[in-house]
Amino acid sequence: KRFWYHIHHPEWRAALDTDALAYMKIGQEIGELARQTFPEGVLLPFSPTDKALSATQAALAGDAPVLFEASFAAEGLQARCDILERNADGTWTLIEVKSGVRVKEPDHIEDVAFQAIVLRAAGLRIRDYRLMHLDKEYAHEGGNYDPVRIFQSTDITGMVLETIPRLAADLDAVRALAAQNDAPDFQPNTYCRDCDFREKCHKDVPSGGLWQLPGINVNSVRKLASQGLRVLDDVTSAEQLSPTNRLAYRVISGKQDFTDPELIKQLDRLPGPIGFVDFEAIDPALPRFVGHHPYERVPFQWSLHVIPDADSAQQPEWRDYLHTDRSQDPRIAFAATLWEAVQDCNSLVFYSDYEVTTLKMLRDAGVPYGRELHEKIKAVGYDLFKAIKGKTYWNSFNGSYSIKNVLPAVNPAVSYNDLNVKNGAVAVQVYEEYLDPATSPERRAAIIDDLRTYCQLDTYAMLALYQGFRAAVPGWAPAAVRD
DNA sequence: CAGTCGCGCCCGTGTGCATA
DNA sequence: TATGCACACGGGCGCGACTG
Repeated sequence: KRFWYHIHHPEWRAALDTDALAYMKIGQEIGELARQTFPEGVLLPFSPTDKALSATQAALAGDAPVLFEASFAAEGLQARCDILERNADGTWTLIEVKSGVRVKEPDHIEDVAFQAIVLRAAGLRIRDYRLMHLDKEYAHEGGNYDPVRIFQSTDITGMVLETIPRLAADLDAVRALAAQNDAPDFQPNTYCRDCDFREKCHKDVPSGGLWQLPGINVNSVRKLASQGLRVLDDVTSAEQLSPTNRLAYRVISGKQDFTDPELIKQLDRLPGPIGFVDFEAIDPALPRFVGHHPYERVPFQWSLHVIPDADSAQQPEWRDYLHTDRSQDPRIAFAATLWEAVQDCNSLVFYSDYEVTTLKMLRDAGVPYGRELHEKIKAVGYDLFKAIKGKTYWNSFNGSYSIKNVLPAVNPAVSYNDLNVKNGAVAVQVYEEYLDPATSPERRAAIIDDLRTYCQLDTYAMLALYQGFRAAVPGWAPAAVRD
């Protein structure tokens, strides 16, 4: 259905968010770097389409050894290739560039197989298929990246040839789908959550669909639909659902929130002083610091709110660190300052295990205090997300356990709305901007303020969650009515 | 007595969700 | 884009019971 909308109503597509734009930018950057591997390559225009196609035909007829962004059209299909390399015998090698660190099946293979179908139909003979992706072993030496060594090239000819017949068979169905006048009648499912046509597509869909249950999967929704269960009202007994979906179902259908009494007991018993901790980090595809590898995580900021004990009426104490020296590896000072700051904490509260994973990475990279920090968080850490997921559910969570949904439900007074940086993904982009040599000192100062404000609110929000859950009625309680 | 069927358990794989 | 975790699902396999 999404595909049909793409063809017939592209104008309904939601605008790309900053997140998506950032990934596209990375993709382009990687693409340009990959082209540098072939200094003799010729970059072809890719719009408008007729110009792109004619330029490609002219280049094929010429003698350029390597073509970038060659465009093809055949049998109603269009494809563009990152890199085409001419072989001595008149055949071609098709090279697809991906910005990840490994071949991802089946996505990458199908992507190339589709191009292969179009190119073959257009009369090209392709000898082999390769996928270029980043090499995790590459260590940045400062200065410009070495385009030859930063990439790994994998021969995927076998997998592509295997995939072509299956994909070609599917294409008939796809053509028929594209040609039909009305949108196909697919039932809403979990994957609708991040579809860029959701707003238009779902405007007439009645609420109450099973796919709204947090954690339910595509297959379960289909299976239940085949038994005639389409919406929550069709369910007559919670036993019809898998154990993980039962709590949310009972809460929604009974309009009663459930707070796990065990959760409150655990929160009451956390030994003080209790620290609420949050990190910000970048995972840059292209390493920013000497010795770093593609996608190696670089934590650059932490925030910590500390209360002396569970029942303390005192104001929480706030400490933080933000790395501002662009010439130094942020991880060193990050770890050293954090280790100092958490010394007196007997509990460390965080939301999802991102913090633990990040410290594990510091440990494995041999960063001083990385091992100590990882051991400490393993010993005294408390994952608030893990503690509530599937065990506590309120109607006001609206189908998600993300802190963006849970926080306003538990404590509506704490809000990210007035911030310049409202979420982690933006924090990452803003820090990349900070690192950029072209950024002005004034902008840098503003970025520092925004990042500190954001990260501070993140840990304050966790403290608010902690207090909010402790104050909640354990067990079943009437859902709060909010408008 | 031997072959087969069915049930339950284990484990690998896939999916969903969270974080940045 | 990466990472990790937890759970659902399905295939493989073992064992007990039933049947010809």
